[in-house]
Amino acid sequence: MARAATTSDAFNAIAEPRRRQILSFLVVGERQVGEIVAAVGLDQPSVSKHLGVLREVGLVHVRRNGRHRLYRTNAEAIRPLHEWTATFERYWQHTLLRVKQRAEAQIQDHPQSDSKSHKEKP
Amino acid sequence: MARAATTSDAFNAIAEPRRRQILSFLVVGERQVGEIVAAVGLDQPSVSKHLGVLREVGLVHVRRNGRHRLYRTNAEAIRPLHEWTATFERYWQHTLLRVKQRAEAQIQDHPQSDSKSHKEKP
DNA sequence: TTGACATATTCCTATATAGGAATGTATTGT
DNA sequence: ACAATACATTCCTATATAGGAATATGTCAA
Repeated sequence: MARAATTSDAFNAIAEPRRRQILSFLVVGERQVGEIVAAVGLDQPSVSKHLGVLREVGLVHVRRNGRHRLYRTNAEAIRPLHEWTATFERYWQHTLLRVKQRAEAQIQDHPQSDSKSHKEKP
Repeated sequence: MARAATTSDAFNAIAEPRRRQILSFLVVGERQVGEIVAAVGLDQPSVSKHLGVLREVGLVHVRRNGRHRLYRTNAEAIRPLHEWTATFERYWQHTLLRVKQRAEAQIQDHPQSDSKSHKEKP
């Protein structure tokens, strides 16, 4: 089996750096394709294809205005990613805590082990 | 150009559902490969390959213990993803606010437009 | 040493791109 | 109607899988 399609879900869609760049660019407000092309420095067909992927997974919304299409990021669609990563939050806090505790234990065991500074409210 | 390597960064690595599953499984504590195999229901070589990808991008840490290898999730490596998605947080809040405001405006403009219920402190 | 066990690596193949080039499709101004 | 503008889509190709099968590597036990 090959890799899952980029359009299979938001996780796959945002794996591509240019698409993340586009999402960041489009989150502040509507932009037409030409502006996106100028912003990301890719040619127009490539940008349109990235927009197609983002559209398919619901990460952007489009609106037509004359010959222009106005795209904007659908932040709601990013929320599940945020929530998945959030489930790890308490664990990286644990990691930091462990590091801190280890450092403090170090100080306890070897109060003035290393020469310079390290004054703790003397 | 083809898609970026799954090992190019955490974003690409977590695009694969089984790898996300493994990360969730390994975040609560160390597990040996056999346990992971049992948990995700893939064959051992496939699991080892996924672990290889996760190792390469620093999403897991390994420790050898006899003939076993004990893996655990490195939550710190997930933090950048969390932070990237967090930059969109205020925008989906805006979206919800807009939806709410629109709903309220609706009620203001058409107090008892639709037949049933919808009583607003009468 | 030999064998059993735990895990990693290699080989293979079907599939899915990302971007470049060329072309198709609406929509507007004259 | 016609040309120009703004996008989207199609065709092409090099590249990178994910998983299955087979094999290699490393470690312990007797």
